[in-house]
This record gives sequence, C-alpha cells and structure tokens, in this order.
Amino acid sequence: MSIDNTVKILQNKGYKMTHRRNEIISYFSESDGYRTAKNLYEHMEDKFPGISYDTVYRNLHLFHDLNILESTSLNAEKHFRLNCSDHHHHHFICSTCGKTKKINICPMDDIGNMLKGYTIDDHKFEVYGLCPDCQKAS
Amino acid sequence: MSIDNTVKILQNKGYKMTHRRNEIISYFSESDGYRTAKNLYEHMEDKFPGISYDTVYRNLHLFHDLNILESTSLNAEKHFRLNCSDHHHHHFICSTCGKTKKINICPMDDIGNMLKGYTIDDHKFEVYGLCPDCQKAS
DNA sequence: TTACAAGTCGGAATGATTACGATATACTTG
DNA sequence: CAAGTATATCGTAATCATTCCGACTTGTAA
Repeated sequence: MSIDNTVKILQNKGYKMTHRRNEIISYFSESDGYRTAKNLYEHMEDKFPGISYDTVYRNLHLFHDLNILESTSLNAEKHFRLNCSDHHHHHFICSTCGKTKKINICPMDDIGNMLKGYTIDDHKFEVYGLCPDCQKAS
Repeated sequence: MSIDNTVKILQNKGYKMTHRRNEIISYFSESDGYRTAKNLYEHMEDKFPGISYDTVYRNLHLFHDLNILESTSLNAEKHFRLNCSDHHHHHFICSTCGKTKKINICPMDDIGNMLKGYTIDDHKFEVYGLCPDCQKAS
C-alpha cells in the first residue's frame, strides 16, 4: 500500500491527504506486523508533538473502513496492520514483536457443508508464538 | 463441567466454593456459548444484589486460569464460555447470541513445516455469522 | 486567494477492567 | 459446634483503551 495509492483512495471518497495521514501510512509501511493505537500514538508524538488520540483513532478507523488497514483483537486490545489483500491468506503473529508471516492455507476450504444452515460472515485463523528473531533475543 | 467437578478443582488448589462461584458455573452451564463479563454481572445482580464487578472479574480469571473457562476477544471485549476440552476443536460463533457450534477440523493439521523456525504457542480458528435461530429472528 | 468542507486539538466522557482497604464467609481444627 | 484464619466479597476509586465534542486549523477546488 503506497502513499500515492492511499492518496487516490482517499480522494475518491472526498477525504484529504494530510501530513498526519501520510506519516501513519509510512509507519505501517515500515512495520510489517500488527501495531496498537498506542504504538502509533507514541510514534506520532515524536513527529507531531501534541497530536491527539482522537486523530490516531479517527484515522485508524477511517483506514480500516477503506480497507487500507486490517485489524485483530489480541488480549482485548485492537491491533492494526496494512491490509495485504492481494490474495486471501492468514497470519502467524509473533507475541513479542507483532511481526507476521503469511500462512497460505485457509481452513474454510475444508469446511464443506459442516455449517449447513448457518450464515457465514467472517472467519479468523491466526497462529501465535515467537518468530526466529525473538527466539534468539530471549 | 459439573459443579461437583469444579468443587474438586478449586479445593485441590486451596480455593473455596462459594455461593457466587456456584452460580457462575450454573450460568455458564446453561449458556452453551460465549458471554461477556457484563452478561454475567447482570445475571448475578438478580441473584446477589450488590455484587461487585471485582467478584465477577476475579472469578472469571480464576476459572480461566484453572481451565474451567476458555476465552476469546471479540471487538476488543473478552468473552467466556465453559472449556469443552474433551478433545481439540474450534467453534462457529453466532454474532448475535454468542452461541457456538463445534467445528471438527483444525488447520494446524495441515500446517506441515510451513512455520519452520517459528515457535508455536497457540492458535485460533473461529467462524462468525448467524446461527439458524438468529437468522429466523432477523 | 478565498471559501468551506474536512481535519485536528484539547480535554472531557464512556466502557471495560483492575486495584485495594475494610468487612464477611468458608473451611479446618480443637 | 465454636473459634481462628485464610480466602472471598464489597464498595469504591483508579486505570486503560476508546469515543465524543466544540473550537480552531488546514487542504483543496474554483
């Protein structure tokens, strides 16, 4: 998800590209993993002293609604990452650093008619543990 | 998870069976799905006027630590249900009523060596949607 | 460059959860 | 079965994540 691409998506819907939004996209582009609102806020504070949590959450939600970010709930706190929606897949998530690795299998392929009569809206498959780097560090 | 069984688990560890704990187990026994701390609090209020949230959360955590309950984070709020750990499986979860249905496939069976070099501590596979009853009701 | 819609700030409000001192209860033992 | 004590609960305040709102600022189209 490039900055240019984001500008287009925003402008198509009447939203503006601001310095803060630009920095948010940069932050996630360099992150390659799940980050919390607080992580982002602390990063933004350095670049924009006095930034409001309102700005952080407003933009997280906006980007999520626009499919620029995806989210997951871990320990009852929401975590966000760039949406890598080129093709459907799931993630291994490192419990320490939040970095992710793609998993190219989807259990829904095998669900068959196991849920006949149920409406399926969404699903989640995530694997948690330590990435190689965090294993070394501990 | 019966009341008698719970008493044994508690006493083995030096915990006591109280009226409130008894009612909490009954509540989840009759629930057959995920419930929030608030759901439980509201139920308990009827039976024990003046009950404290401290009691609700303390016991939810205790039961979770003792493997009597299992939990999942939905919309950044923790949900609990009785731990049905007779054999490993996953759940369909109804977004409206919280009721669950077992899914007897586990994607970890197919993970192979896809995560070579990673330590795997846990995983989650959940399917969300509407159960047949809630479809009719809507 | 102006106008105005969209964005941001500062701070208060809300909702979920945790913490803690004072009091009450369950369970062991005499 | 009464007393003692460790555990549990209450009442309430504190904390943390998140949302809300009115006043002020900024981006962009014309």
